[in-house]
Amino acid sequence: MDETVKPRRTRIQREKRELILEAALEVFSQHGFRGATIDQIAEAAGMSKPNLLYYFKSKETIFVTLIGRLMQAWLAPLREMDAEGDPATEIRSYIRRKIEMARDFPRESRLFANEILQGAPHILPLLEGELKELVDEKAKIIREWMRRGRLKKADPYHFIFAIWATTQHYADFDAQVRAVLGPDRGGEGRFEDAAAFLESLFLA
Amino acid sequence: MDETVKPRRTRIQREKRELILEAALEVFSQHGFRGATIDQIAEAAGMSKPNLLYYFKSKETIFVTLIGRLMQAWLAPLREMDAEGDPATEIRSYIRRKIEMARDFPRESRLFANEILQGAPHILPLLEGELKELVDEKAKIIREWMRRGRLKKADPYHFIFAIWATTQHYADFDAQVRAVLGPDRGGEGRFEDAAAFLESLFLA
DNA sequence: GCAATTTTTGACCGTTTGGACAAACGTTAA
DNA sequence: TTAACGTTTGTCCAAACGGTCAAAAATTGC
Repeated sequence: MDETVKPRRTRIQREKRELILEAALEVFSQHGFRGATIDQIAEAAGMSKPNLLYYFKSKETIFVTLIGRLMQAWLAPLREMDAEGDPATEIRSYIRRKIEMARDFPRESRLFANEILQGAPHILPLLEGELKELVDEKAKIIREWMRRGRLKKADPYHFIFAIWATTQHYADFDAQVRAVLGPDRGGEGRFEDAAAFLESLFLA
Repeated sequence: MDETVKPRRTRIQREKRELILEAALEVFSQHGFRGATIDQIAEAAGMSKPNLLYYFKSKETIFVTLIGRLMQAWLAPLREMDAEGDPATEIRSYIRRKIEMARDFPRESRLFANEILQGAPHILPLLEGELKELVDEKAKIIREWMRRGRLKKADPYHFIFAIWATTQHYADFDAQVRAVLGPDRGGEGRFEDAAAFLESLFLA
Protein backbone atom coordinates (compact mmCIF):
# COMPACT_ATOMS: atom_id res chain seq x y z
CA MET A 1 0.00 0.00 0.00
CA ASP A 2 2.59 2.55 -1.01
CA GLU A 3 0.76 5.82 -1.39
CA THR A 4 3.75 7.79 -2.69
CA VAL A 5 3.20 8.55 -6.33
CA LYS A 6 5.93 9.50 -8.74
CA PRO A 7 5.16 13.16 -9.45
CA ARG A 8 4.73 13.72 -13.18
CA ARG A 9 6.07 17.23 -13.69
CA THR A 10 5.86 19.68 -16.54
CA ARG A 11 8.88 21.53 -17.89
CA ILE A 12 7.80 24.70 -16.12
CA GLN A 13 7.43 22.87 -12.84
CA ARG A 14 10.89 21.44 -13.09
CA GLU A 15 12.41 24.82 -13.91
CA LYS A 16 10.55 26.77 -11.26
CA ARG A 17 11.33 24.21 -8.61
CA GLU A 18 15.03 24.53 -9.43
CA LEU A 19 14.74 28.31 -9.29
CA ILE A 20 13.12 28.11 -5.87
CA LEU A 21 15.71 25.70 -4.50
CA GLU A 22 18.53 27.99 -5.64
CA ALA A 23 16.85 30.96 -3.97
CA ALA A 24 16.17 28.92 -0.85
CA LEU A 25 19.84 27.91 -0.63
CA GLU A 26 20.80 31.56 -0.68
CA VAL A 27 18.32 32.56 2.01
CA PHE A 28 18.55 29.51 4.28
CA SER A 29 22.34 29.56 4.30
CA GLN A 30 22.32 33.19 5.38
CA HIS A 31 19.62 33.09 8.03
CA GLY A 32 19.12 29.46 9.00
CA PHE A 33 15.80 27.65 8.82
CA ARG A 34 13.94 29.67 11.44
CA GLY A 35 15.50 32.94 10.40
CA ALA A 36 14.49 32.59 6.77
CA THR A 37 11.03 33.59 5.61
CA ILE A 38 9.00 32.30 2.70
CA ASP A 39 8.65 35.87 1.49
CA GLN A 40 12.42 36.28 1.30
CA ILE A 41 12.77 33.08 -0.70
CA ALA A 42 9.91 34.05 -2.98
CA GLU A 43 11.44 37.43 -3.66
CA ALA A 44 14.87 35.92 -4.32
CA ALA A 45 13.19 33.55 -6.77
CA GLY A 46 11.30 36.42 -8.40
CA MET A 47 7.80 35.23 -7.67
CA SER A 48 4.96 35.79 -5.24
CA LYS A 49 4.60 33.82 -2.03
CA PRO A 50 1.42 31.97 -3.04
CA ASN A 51 3.08 31.11 -6.31
CA LEU A 52 6.01 29.61 -4.49
CA LEU A 53 3.66 27.62 -2.29
CA TYR A 54 2.12 26.23 -5.44
CA TYR A 55 5.40 24.44 -6.15
CA PHE A 56 6.34 23.47 -2.60
CA LYS A 57 3.60 22.96 -0.10
CA SER A 58 5.51 24.34 2.90
CA LYS A 59 8.72 25.96 4.04
CA GLU A 60 9.79 22.67 5.56
CA THR A 61 9.29 20.82 2.29
CA ILE A 62 11.65 23.22 0.56
CA PHE A 63 14.24 22.75 3.25
CA VAL A 64 14.06 18.98 3.32
CA THR A 65 14.22 18.72 -0.47
CA LEU A 66 17.21 21.03 -0.51
CA ILE A 67 19.23 19.41 2.23
CA GLY A 68 18.47 15.90 1.06
CA ARG A 69 19.84 16.71 -2.37
CA LEU A 70 22.81 18.48 -0.80
CA MET A 71 23.84 15.49 1.27
CA GLN A 72 24.50 13.51 -1.90
CA ALA A 73 26.73 16.18 -3.41
CA TRP A 74 28.44 16.56 -0.09
CA LEU A 75 29.42 12.92 0.19
CA ALA A 76 30.52 12.48 -3.40
CA PRO A 77 34.21 13.26 -2.74
CA LEU A 78 34.42 10.64 0.00
CA ARG A 79 32.68 8.11 -2.25
CA GLU A 80 35.41 8.60 -4.81
CA MET A 81 38.14 7.58 -2.41
CA ASP A 82 39.52 4.46 -4.04
CA ALA A 83 40.90 1.49 -2.14
CA GLU A 84 43.04 0.54 -5.15
CA GLY A 85 44.64 3.95 -5.51
CA ASP A 86 47.82 5.22 -3.93
CA PRO A 87 46.97 6.15 -0.31
CA ALA A 88 48.80 9.47 -0.22
CA THR A 89 47.33 10.47 -3.56
CA GLU A 90 43.82 9.49 -2.52
CA ILE A 91 44.01 11.44 0.74
CA ARG A 92 45.57 14.41 -0.97
CA SER A 93 42.89 14.64 -3.63
CA TYR A 94 40.16 14.14 -1.05
CA ILE A 95 41.49 17.13 0.90
CA ARG A 96 41.80 19.15 -2.31
CA ARG A 97 38.24 18.42 -3.29
CA LYS A 98 36.90 19.31 0.13
CA ILE A 99 38.78 22.60 0.17
CA GLU A 100 37.54 23.40 -3.31
CA MET A 101 34.01 22.78 -2.15
CA ALA A 102 34.51 25.07 0.83
CA ARG A 103 35.70 27.73 -1.60
CA ASP A 104 33.17 27.21 -4.38
CA PHE A 105 30.08 26.14 -2.42
CA PRO A 106 30.21 27.91 0.94
CA ARG A 107 26.43 28.32 1.05
CA GLU A 108 25.94 24.58 0.87
CA SER A 109 28.50 24.05 3.61
CA ARG A 110 26.90 26.59 5.92
CA LEU A 111 23.42 25.26 5.38
CA PHE A 112 24.66 21.82 6.31
CA ALA A 113 26.55 23.10 9.33
CA ASN A 114 23.48 24.91 10.56
CA GLU A 115 21.40 21.77 10.34
CA ILE A 116 23.93 19.69 12.29
CA LEU A 117 24.34 22.43 14.90
CA GLN A 118 20.63 22.22 15.67
CA GLY A 119 21.01 18.49 16.20
CA ALA A 120 20.28 17.43 12.60
CA PRO A 121 16.50 17.29 13.13
CA HIS A 122 15.76 16.77 9.44
CA ILE A 123 18.53 14.38 8.44
CA LEU A 124 19.48 12.33 11.48
CA PRO A 125 18.29 9.08 9.85
CA LEU A 126 20.47 9.83 6.83
CA LEU A 127 23.49 10.37 9.07
CA GLU A 128 22.88 7.17 11.01
CA GLY A 129 22.22 5.19 7.85
CA GLU A 130 23.80 6.20 4.60
CA LEU A 131 26.56 8.38 6.03
CA LYS A 132 27.60 5.92 8.73
CA GLU A 133 27.77 3.07 6.22
CA LEU A 134 29.92 5.09 3.86
CA VAL A 135 32.29 6.17 6.62
CA ASP A 136 32.49 2.62 7.98
CA GLU A 137 33.51 1.42 4.53
CA LYS A 138 36.13 4.12 3.99
CA ALA A 139 37.47 3.78 7.53
CA LYS A 140 38.17 0.15 6.77
CA ILE A 141 40.12 1.12 3.68
CA ILE A 142 42.12 3.71 5.57
CA ARG A 143 42.85 1.28 8.37
CA GLU A 144 44.13 -1.24 5.85
CA TRP A 145 46.41 1.41 4.34
CA MET A 146 47.76 2.16 7.78
CA ARG A 147 48.23 -1.51 8.59
CA ARG A 148 50.37 -1.85 5.48
CA GLY A 149 52.47 1.11 6.55
CA ARG A 150 51.33 3.29 3.66
CA LEU A 151 49.87 5.86 6.05
CA LYS A 152 50.75 6.95 9.55
CA LYS A 153 48.76 4.87 12.06
CA ALA A 154 45.84 6.63 13.69
CA ASP A 155 42.14 6.19 14.38
CA PRO A 156 40.56 6.30 10.91
CA TYR A 157 37.26 7.74 12.15
CA HIS A 158 38.88 10.68 13.91
CA PHE A 159 41.14 11.00 10.89
CA ILE A 160 38.10 11.53 8.69
CA PHE A 161 36.49 13.86 11.23
CA ALA A 162 39.63 15.97 11.26
CA ILE A 163 39.59 16.32 7.49
CA TRP A 164 35.93 17.33 7.56
CA ALA A 165 36.46 19.78 10.39
CA THR A 166 39.49 21.53 8.96
CA THR A 167 38.28 21.83 5.39
CA GLN A 168 34.74 22.93 6.20
CA HIS A 169 36.13 25.40 8.70
CA TYR A 170 37.15 27.64 5.81
CA ALA A 171 33.55 27.86 4.62
CA ASP A 172 31.65 27.79 7.91
CA PHE A 173 33.94 30.07 9.90
CA ASP A 174 34.90 32.23 6.98
CA ALA A 175 34.04 35.42 8.85
CA GLN A 176 36.48 34.52 11.60
CA VAL A 177 39.21 33.31 9.26
CA ARG A 178 39.06 36.55 7.29
CA ALA A 179 38.98 38.67 10.43
CA VAL A 180 42.08 36.98 11.84
CA LEU A 181 44.08 36.87 8.62
CA GLY A 182 43.34 40.52 7.99
CA PRO A 183 43.00 42.36 4.69
CA ASP A 184 46.44 41.33 3.38
CA ARG A 185 46.37 37.56 3.89
CA GLY A 186 42.59 37.13 3.83
CA GLY A 187 42.28 37.24 0.05
CA GLU A 188 41.45 34.35 -2.23
CA GLY A 189 44.90 32.88 -1.65
CA ARG A 190 43.81 31.65 1.76
CA PHE A 191 42.30 28.51 0.23
CA GLU A 192 45.55 27.62 -1.49
CA ASP A 193 47.47 28.20 1.72
CA ALA A 194 44.97 26.10 3.61
CA ALA A 195 45.18 23.25 1.13
CA ALA A 196 48.97 23.20 1.31
CA PHE A 197 48.93 23.28 5.09
CA LEU A 198 46.36 20.52 5.41
CA GLU A 199 48.15 18.23 2.99
CA SER A 200 51.31 18.42 5.03
CA LEU A 201 49.37 18.05 8.26
CA PHE A 202 47.57 14.89 7.23
CA LEU A 203 50.32 13.31 5.16
CA ALA A 204 53.23 13.96 7.48
CA MET B 1 30.63 63.44 27.51
CA ASP B 2 30.47 59.75 28.33
CA GLU B 3 26.85 58.96 28.99
CA THR B 4 27.41 55.34 29.97
CA VAL B 5 26.82 55.00 33.67
CA LYS B 6 28.15 52.19 35.79
CA PRO B 7 24.94 50.34 36.65
CA ARG B 8 24.56 50.06 40.43
CA ARG B 9 22.81 46.73 40.85
CA THR B 10 21.08 45.11 43.77
CA ARG B 11 21.75 41.55 44.83
CA ILE B 12 18.50 40.42 43.25
CA GLN B 13 19.38 42.12 39.99
CA ARG B 14 22.73 40.39 39.85
CA GLU B 15 21.22 36.99 40.60
CA LYS B 16 18.32 37.30 38.18
CA ARG B 17 20.53 38.54 35.40
CA GLU B 18 22.75 35.48 35.83
CA LEU B 19 19.70 33.25 35.84
CA ILE B 20 18.49 34.82 32.61
CA LEU B 21 21.87 34.51 30.90
CA GLU B 22 22.06 30.83 31.83
CA ALA B 23 18.57 30.25 30.44
CA ALA B 24 19.39 32.27 27.33
CA LEU B 25 22.51 30.19 26.72
CA GLU B 26 20.39 27.06 26.77
CA VAL B 27 17.78 28.43 24.39
CA PHE B 28 20.03 30.39 22.01
CA SER B 29 22.44 27.48 21.60
CA GLN B 30 19.57 25.20 20.65
CA HIS B 31 17.67 27.45 18.29
CA GLY B 32 19.99 30.27 17.26
CA PHE B 33 19.21 33.94 17.70
CA ARG B 34 16.24 34.17 15.35
CA GLY B 35 14.89 30.78 16.35
CA ALA B 36 14.84 31.58 20.05
CA THR B 37 11.93 33.47 21.59
CA ILE B 38 11.84 35.67 24.65
CA ASP B 39 9.03 33.53 26.00
CA GLN B 40 11.21 30.41 25.82
CA ILE B 41 14.03 32.12 27.65
CA ALA B 42 11.66 33.52 30.26
CA GLU B 43 10.16 30.11 30.86
CA ALA B 44 13.58 28.47 31.13
CA ALA B 45 14.51 31.15 33.66
CA GLY B 46 11.28 30.60 35.58
CA MET B 47 9.83 34.05 35.16
CA SER B 48 7.34 35.97 33.05
CA LYS B 49 8.29 37.73 29.85
CA PRO B 50 7.73 41.27 31.12
CA ASN B 51 9.76 40.38 34.18
CA LEU B 52 12.64 39.26 32.02
CA LEU B 53 12.39 42.46 30.03
CA TYR B 54 12.71 44.35 33.28
CA TYR B 55 16.27 43.02 33.58
CA PHE B 56 17.29 43.15 29.91
CA LYS B 57 15.64 45.67 27.71
CA SER B 58 15.59 43.52 24.58
CA LYS B 59 16.35 40.10 23.14
CA GLU B 60 19.38 41.52 21.41
CA THR B 61 20.76 42.95 24.66
CA ILE B 62 20.64 39.50 26.21
CA PHE B 63 22.42 38.00 23.25
CA VAL B 64 25.14 40.60 23.08
CA THR B 65 25.80 40.43 26.81
CA LEU B 66 26.01 36.66 26.61
CA ILE B 67 28.28 36.36 23.63
CA GLY B 68 30.56 39.15 24.76
CA ARG B 69 31.15 37.39 28.05
CA LEU B 70 31.60 34.08 26.24
CA MET B 71 34.32 35.38 23.97
CA GLN B 72 36.53 36.02 26.95
CA ALA B 73 36.12 32.51 28.34
CA TRP B 74 36.61 31.13 24.89
CA LEU B 75 39.96 32.78 24.35
CA ALA B 76 41.37 32.05 27.80
CA PRO B 77 43.09 28.78 26.82
CA LEU B 78 44.95 30.47 23.96
CA ARG B 79 45.95 33.33 26.26
CA GLU B 80 47.59 30.81 28.56
CA MET B 81 49.89 29.51 25.86
CA ASP B 82 53.32 30.43 27.21
CA ALA B 83 56.27 31.42 25.05
CA GLU B 84 58.65 30.27 27.78
CA GLY B 85 57.13 26.82 28.14
CA ASP B 86 58.07 23.65 26.31
CA PRO B 87 56.47 23.88 22.84
CA ALA B 88 55.15 20.33 22.72
CA THR B 89 53.76 20.64 26.23
CA GLU B 90 52.14 23.98 25.49
CA ILE B 91 50.46 22.72 22.32
CA ARG B 92 49.39 19.52 24.00
CA SER B 93 47.74 21.28 26.90
CA TYR B 94 46.09 23.78 24.58
CA ILE B 95 44.52 20.92 22.65
CA ARG B 96 43.50 19.22 25.91
CA ARG B 97 41.82 22.34 27.19
CA LYS B 98 39.97 22.94 23.97
CA ILE B 99 38.70 19.36 23.87
CA GLU B 100 37.63 19.62 27.50
CA MET B 101 35.71 22.76 26.66
CA ALA B 102 34.01 21.02 23.75
CA ARG B 103 33.01 18.27 26.17
CA ASP B 104 32.02 20.41 29.14
CA PHE B 105 30.65 23.52 27.45
CA PRO B 106 29.08 22.41 24.18
CA ARG B 107 26.32 25.02 24.43
CA GLU B 108 28.84 27.83 24.50
CA SER B 109 30.64 26.36 21.52
CA ARG B 110 27.46 26.01 19.49
CA LEU B 111 26.26 29.51 20.30
CA PHE B 112 29.58 30.86 19.11
CA ALA B 113 29.54 28.72 15.98
CA ASN B 114 26.07 29.93 15.14
CA GLU B 115 27.12 33.54 15.43
CA ILE B 116 30.12 33.07 13.15
CA LEU B 117 28.07 31.10 10.64
CA GLN B 118 25.75 34.07 10.21
CA GLY B 119 28.78 36.24 9.52
CA ALA B 120 29.46 37.31 13.11
CA PRO B 121 27.06 40.30 12.96
CA HIS B 122 27.35 41.04 16.67
CA ILE B 123 31.05 40.45 17.28
CA LEU B 124 32.92 41.20 14.08
CA PRO B 125 34.76 44.14 15.67
CA LEU B 126 35.90 41.86 18.48
CA LEU B 127 37.22 39.33 16.00
CA GLU B 128 39.06 41.95 13.98
CA GLY B 129 40.42 43.60 17.10
CA GLU B 130 41.01 41.59 20.23
CA LEU B 131 41.01 38.15 18.63
CA LYS B 132 43.27 39.10 15.74
CA GLU B 133 45.78 40.70 18.10
CA LEU B 134 45.86 37.66 20.32
CA VAL B 135 46.31 35.29 17.39
CA ASP B 136 48.99 37.50 15.86
CA GLU B 137 50.89 37.37 19.13
CA LYS B 138 50.60 33.59 19.53
CA ALA B 139 51.36 32.97 15.87
CA LYS B 140 54.65 34.77 16.40
CA ILE B 141 55.48 32.51 19.32
CA ILE B 142 54.64 29.39 17.35
CA ARG B 143 56.66 30.57 14.39
CA GLU B 144 59.62 31.10 16.67
CA TRP B 145 59.24 27.58 18.07
CA MET B 146 59.20 26.22 14.54
CA ARG B 147 62.20 28.29 13.54
CA ARG B 148 64.15 26.75 16.40
CA GLY B 149 63.16 23.28 15.24
CA ARG B 150 61.07 22.61 18.34
CA LEU B 151 57.95 22.12 16.23
CA LYS B 152 57.37 20.91 12.69
CA LYS B 153 57.40 23.89 10.31
CA ALA B 154 54.02 25.05 9.05
CA ASP B 155 51.91 28.17 8.71
CA PRO B 156 51.13 29.14 12.32
CA TYR B 157 47.80 30.75 11.46
CA HIS B 158 46.44 27.69 9.70
CA PHE B 159 47.95 25.62 12.49
CA ILE B 160 45.80 27.49 15.00
CA PHE B 161 42.76 27.31 12.73
CA ALA B 162 43.19 23.56 12.49
CA ILE B 163 43.26 23.18 16.26
CA TRP B 164 40.13 25.30 16.57
CA ALA B 165 38.33 23.43 13.82
CA THR B 166 39.11 19.93 15.03
CA THR B 167 38.45 20.49 18.70
CA GLN B 168 35.25 22.48 18.30
CA HIS B 169 34.03 19.93 15.78
CA TYR B 170 33.28 17.58 18.67
CA ALA B 171 30.90 20.11 20.19
CA ASP B 172 29.41 21.74 17.10
CA PHE B 173 28.98 18.62 15.00
CA ASP B 174 28.25 16.34 17.92
CA ALA B 175 25.08 15.00 16.30
CA GLN B 176 27.08 13.87 13.28
CA VAL B 177 29.98 12.48 15.30
CA ARG B 178 27.64 10.39 17.40
CA ALA B 179 25.67 9.20 14.39
CA VAL B 180 28.81 8.04 12.62
CA LEU B 181 30.51 6.45 15.62
CA GLY B 182 27.33 4.58 16.47
CA PRO B 183 26.03 3.50 19.87
CA ASP B 184 29.16 1.52 20.79
CA ARG B 185 31.92 4.05 20.13
CA GLY B 186 29.78 7.18 20.52
CA GLY B 187 29.86 7.17 24.32
CA GLU B 188 31.74 9.56 26.55
CA GLY B 189 35.04 7.93 25.57
CA ARG B 190 34.93 9.73 22.23
CA PHE B 191 36.48 12.84 23.75
CA GLU B 192 39.42 10.88 25.11
CA ASP B 193 39.91 9.20 21.75
CA ALA B 194 39.70 12.54 20.02
CA ALA B 195 42.25 14.14 22.34
CA ALA B 196 44.71 11.32 21.80
CA PHE B 197 44.25 11.46 18.04
CA LEU B 198 44.65 15.22 17.85
CA GLU B 199 47.79 15.25 19.98
CA SER B 200 49.49 12.82 17.66
CA LEU B 201 48.19 14.68 14.61
CA PHE B 202 49.52 18.07 15.67
CA LEU B 203 52.70 16.91 17.38
CA ALA B 204 53.83 14.38 14.79
C1' DG C 1 4.26 50.83 61.30
C1' DC C 2 4.74 53.28 57.04
C1' DA C 3 6.49 55.36 52.95
C1' DA C 4 9.67 54.78 49.19
C1' DT C 5 11.53 51.73 46.12
C1' DT C 6 12.13 47.56 43.64
C1' DT C 7 10.14 43.59 41.54
C1' DT C 8 6.40 41.04 39.24
C1' DT C 9 2.49 40.39 36.44
C1' DG C 10 -1.82 40.43 33.35
C1' DA C 11 -3.48 42.67 29.66
C1' DC C 12 -2.55 44.65 25.58
C1' DC C 13 -0.53 46.32 20.87
C1' DG C 14 1.48 46.46 16.28
C1' DT C 15 4.00 43.61 13.26
C1' DT C 16 5.56 39.50 11.08
C1' DT C 17 4.89 34.99 9.90
C1' DG C 18 3.31 30.52 7.50
C1' DG C 19 -0.22 29.26 5.03
C1' DA C 20 -5.24 29.02 2.74
C1' DC C 21 -8.28 30.25 -0.95
C1' DA C 22 -10.86 31.71 -4.69
C1' DA C 23 -10.62 34.13 -8.52
C1' DA C 24 -8.06 35.49 -12.55
C1' DC C 25 -4.91 34.53 -16.20
C1' DG C 26 -2.50 31.77 -19.71
C1' DT C 27 -2.00 27.75 -22.63
C1' DT C 28 -3.32 23.93 -25.18
C1' DA C 29 -6.01 21.00 -28.00
C1' DA C 30 -10.42 19.37 -29.86
C1' DT D 1 -14.96 28.67 -29.73
C1' DT D 2 -14.58 26.48 -25.81
C1' DA D 3 -13.58 23.20 -22.31
C1' DA D 4 -9.80 21.54 -19.60
C1' DC D 5 -5.79 22.23 -17.31
C1' DG D 6 -1.77 24.56 -15.48
C1' DT D 7 -0.09 28.88 -13.46
C1' DT D 8 -0.24 33.30 -10.92
C1' DT D 9 -1.85 36.66 -7.74
C1' DG D 10 -4.52 39.68 -4.24
C1' DT D 11 -6.63 39.05 -0.16
C1' DC D 12 -7.23 37.19 4.01
C1' DC D 13 -6.44 34.70 8.55
C1' DA D 14 -4.83 32.82 12.91
C1' DA D 15 -0.87 32.24 15.49
C1' DA D 16 3.48 33.80 17.17
C1' DC D 17 6.40 37.38 18.06
C1' DG D 18 8.97 41.43 20.44
C1' DG D 19 7.89 44.77 23.30
C1' DT D 20 4.89 48.34 26.33
C1' DC D 21 2.33 49.83 30.30
C1' DA D 22 -0.11 50.53 34.36
C1' DA D 23 -1.01 48.55 38.36
C1' DA D 24 -0.31 45.09 41.95
C1' DA D 25 2.86 42.79 45.04
C1' DA D 26 7.02 42.37 47.54
C1' DT D 27 10.97 44.35 49.63
C1' DT D 28 13.67 47.78 51.87
C1' DG D 29 14.91 51.72 54.81
C1' DC D 30 13.37 54.57 58.49
